[in-house]
This record gives sequence, C-alpha cells and structure tokens, in this order.
Amino acid sequence: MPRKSKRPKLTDEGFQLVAQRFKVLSEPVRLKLLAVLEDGEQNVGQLVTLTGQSQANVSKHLATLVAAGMVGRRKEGLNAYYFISDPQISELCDLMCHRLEKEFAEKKSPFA
Amino acid sequence: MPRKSKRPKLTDEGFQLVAQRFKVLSEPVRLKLLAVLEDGEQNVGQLVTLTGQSQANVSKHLATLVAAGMVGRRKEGLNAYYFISDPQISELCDLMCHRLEKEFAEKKSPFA
DNA sequence: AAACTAAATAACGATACAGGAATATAAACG
DNA sequence: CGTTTATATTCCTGTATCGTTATTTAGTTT
Repeated sequence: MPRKSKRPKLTDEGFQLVAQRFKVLSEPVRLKLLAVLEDGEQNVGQLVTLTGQSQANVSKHLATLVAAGMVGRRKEGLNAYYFISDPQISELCDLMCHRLEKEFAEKKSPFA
Repeated sequence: MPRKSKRPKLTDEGFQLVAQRFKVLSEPVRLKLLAVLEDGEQNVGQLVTLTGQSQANVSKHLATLVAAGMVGRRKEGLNAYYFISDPQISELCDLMCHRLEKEFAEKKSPFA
C-alpha cells in the first residue's frame, strides 16, 4: 500500500537540493566533526586534535558544513569557533544511526 | 549547552558506514526513484519513463539502492519490480525536505 | 613594524562515481 | 531453437572531491 508522504512533491531542482544536503553528510570526517560539535563549540585547533585530521582538511570540511548552513562560525581573536547551527541535522544522523544499529543487531558492531 | 545525543558513540568504521548510507541518498536520480516508489512498486520500464532516465542508468541506481537495503526486488517473468523495503528512509527524506522548505520559506521555491 | 600564531586558501595528484553506448543475460514465445 | 523483450552489466570518458603540501590571510604580541 502506498505510503502517505509527509513530503511535498519536488521539482528536479528540489531533488538536486536535497541530494546536495545529503552529500554534505556523506563524508566520515564531516560526520565526526558534527559529532564532536554536539558536545559544544570548538575552535579549529581543538577539532584538529579531536579528529586526527590535518588542519587544512578540517578547515575545508568546516567550510562545507558552514556553506550548508549546518554549523556556524564565531571568530574570537586568532581562533575561529564552530558550533552546530541546525539541531535538526543531529536528528538526521540519529535516524541513520538507528537504522544501522538495527541492521547490525546480531553482528560485529561498529558502535563502541 | 551540549545536546544530549540519542546516538551511540561511533568508531571510525561506524562513521564510514553512516557516511556511505548518506551517500546513497546524495544523488538526485536515486531520490527521485525513491519518491516514485513511495507510491507503490514499479518495474524498471515504468521507472525509466517516470524518471526520464536511460534504462542503464536506472538499473544501476536501483542496484545501488538494493545494495544499501533501501529497496527490494521482485522478479516476475521478464519484469523486475522494485519497492521500498525500508520505510525509515522516507522519514529521512521527509526530514531533509522540511529543513529545506523552512530555508526557502520566503524565496522562490523548488517545491511544486 | 617585525615576528609569531591560528585559520583559510591554492595547487596538485589520486580516486570515485555519474552517465552514455554497447553488450550480455535471462525469460517468454513463436 | 531462434527471436524478441526486459533488465543487467561492462567499458569508457568526464567531472567532482578527498587529502596533502605549500602558501596566504588575519589577528596578536613585543
């Protein structure tokens, strides 16, 4: 039976926009950054050590997240502090996680 | 204030898996296929006409969706019928759509 | 102002993936 | 069995994007 969609019909452009948003979330490093930022805002240096990524890489991924409106930026002296600006994004990640958790219910799990 | 995450801590492998899932949703054609399938199962030919994509392209994207466990496949004679096998995926798309709708609240909208 | 620091950007090589064209598989049917 | 039809797969090309290294920008300090 067809599901009653809670979603409006999309134009081709709409599908593109939604896809772009999902693409932002399709990167492990960006997901890690979001996960870290859920515990509160951090500056770039802290994010570098917490993620183990190079400074250049972290900066670039942060720029992507900002462009997508998912995180915000606050400049303070030499430091740039980043924070989650859209709590709904966390819900999305939660949903996807739960899906995966269910699938891995009885297998070796990547959840710590 | 830190948000209390409803999500378990992820290993690096976990982040990879979640990212992979989001990547599947980061393609306009695949989103369109999912949207069409929400109205009920369809065979490949129908999906080709409904999406305006080439048969080869539709088949490939369907294979991706099946591999991700998001849609199922039922063979009947010469035809292959595809259907949504994971209703949670629709919730994810709904969430992302609503986010975008809000952003476009007062602009030219890609929603029809 | 010169030196120093944090972050952003540029340039580059490598890999991944979308889409098209052609071909292969597989089931039905004469 | 040969042919036709529906779908899958392979090969190819172009493009996007990840991560690295090097450089630039901006703000601070002496």
